[in-house]
Amino acid sequence: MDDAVSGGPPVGIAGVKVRGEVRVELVEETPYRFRIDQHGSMRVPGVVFASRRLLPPKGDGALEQVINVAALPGIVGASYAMPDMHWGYGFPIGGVAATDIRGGGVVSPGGVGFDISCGVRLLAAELDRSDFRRAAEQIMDGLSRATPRGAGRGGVWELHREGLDRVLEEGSRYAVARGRGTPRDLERCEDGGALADAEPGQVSARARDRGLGQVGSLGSGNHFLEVQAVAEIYDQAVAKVFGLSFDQLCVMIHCGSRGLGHQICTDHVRAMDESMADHGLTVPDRQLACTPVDSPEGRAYLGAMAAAANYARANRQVLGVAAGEVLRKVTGRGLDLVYDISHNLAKIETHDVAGRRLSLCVHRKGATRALPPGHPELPPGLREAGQPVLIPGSMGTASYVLTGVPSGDAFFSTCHGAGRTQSRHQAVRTIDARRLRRDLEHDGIVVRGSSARGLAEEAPTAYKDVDAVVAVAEGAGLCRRIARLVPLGVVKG
DNA sequence: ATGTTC
Repeated sequence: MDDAVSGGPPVGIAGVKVRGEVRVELVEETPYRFRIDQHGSMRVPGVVFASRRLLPPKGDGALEQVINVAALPGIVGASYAMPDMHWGYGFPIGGVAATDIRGGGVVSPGGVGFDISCGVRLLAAELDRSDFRRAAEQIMDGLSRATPRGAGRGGVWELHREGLDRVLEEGSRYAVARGRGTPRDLERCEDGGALADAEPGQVSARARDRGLGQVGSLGSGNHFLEVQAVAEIYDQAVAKVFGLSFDQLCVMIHCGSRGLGHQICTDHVRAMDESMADHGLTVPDRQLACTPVDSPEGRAYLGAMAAAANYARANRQVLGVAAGEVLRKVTGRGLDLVYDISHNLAKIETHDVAGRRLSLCVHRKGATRALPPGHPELPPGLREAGQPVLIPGSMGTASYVLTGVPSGDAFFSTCHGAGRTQSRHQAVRTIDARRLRRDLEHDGIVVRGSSARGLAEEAPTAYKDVDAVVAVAEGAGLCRRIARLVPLGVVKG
């Protein structure tokens, strides 16, 4: 066996420093898996799924964050990072960390991220690429009008206080109960469209105020609504179960919990920062503020987080319904839900760790759950095929539908997108938004933007190559490719 | 990501 497969000498990644001087030493276990051996305050090793090319660039800080996360109280297995990893608040984006609840394991809002339950919804039409071409401008104008976006602003679903409470408690189920969608939609949502253990009482008045007028809105940043076509199918049988065929027209929606989730994260980071010492906990970075899952602060955060997750699901539910109405009006055909899945969430899950069956708090931040075929949590219609995993590409590039595999490492998790290589600030400095828009339109992509700055921030050159990210995730044994989709039109947040 | 510095 050669060195690259058997382990071999450490691959030093020049320029990445920990605590000033020590370099991060990565051991290349396979071409797609690197290990950071346990040292210092690490309680478990670090495991980075990547290729040499996809490893974070010099000075990014993400590998340092993998090491910091490995010091979390109660962490088990390893501190994992996905191929689209990059620097984030406390935890790397693309990070997965599981803690043993009975063993004093913690929950950390930084391990979920500010955009709680940010995720992706994919819908498919009985239409193809040529149907879109015949009415592209009309379809995109309609979708643009039907899709509130940008900072602040309103949403498609105007709610009063009581309605917001129901959204926090029931997620997409409440939207469907109010005629926004069908019961079938709920089978095609992760967790049936709602997390069961939401506690709206743990959501602050300020978070509610921010969220009240934003149900059914994209927001900004990397969020989008795209019209896409299925350009490649890797597994016909599974694609058919998911409801996808070659050349089919789809709509993909990428958004989260808006100001409500952001405020919840802010509130609970602050509360945990203040109470961490009372629990006798220390962490290497203040941004890793945490308390035991089994503590008043831990339970309060998880209850509020679940409420934000339900808000995000209802958000995508009503946006999807609004998009379907536009398609039906213009083409006579509506949209059927393929799946809705989050990539910023902590979940209580049972896993075997070193021969013991443990109840874990699994943090996925910029990482997606990917359940394999046969998993009992999958609804009957998807049980044989596996969980649909939705990967949004950067603007103008491909997106993917994947599924979980039985070998799934990292607690059945995989990547979540392309992953940034440039900060928003850097991108704005180097990208000419007007030229970018021309380039996209030259590629046949109809663009309905929100702001020139927003467009520049999301230039594909500021991101990793999503095709490489997905190939590495598959090569690392985390998931399997089912379909590749290409953009035809984009409504940008 | 975010009423992009309560």
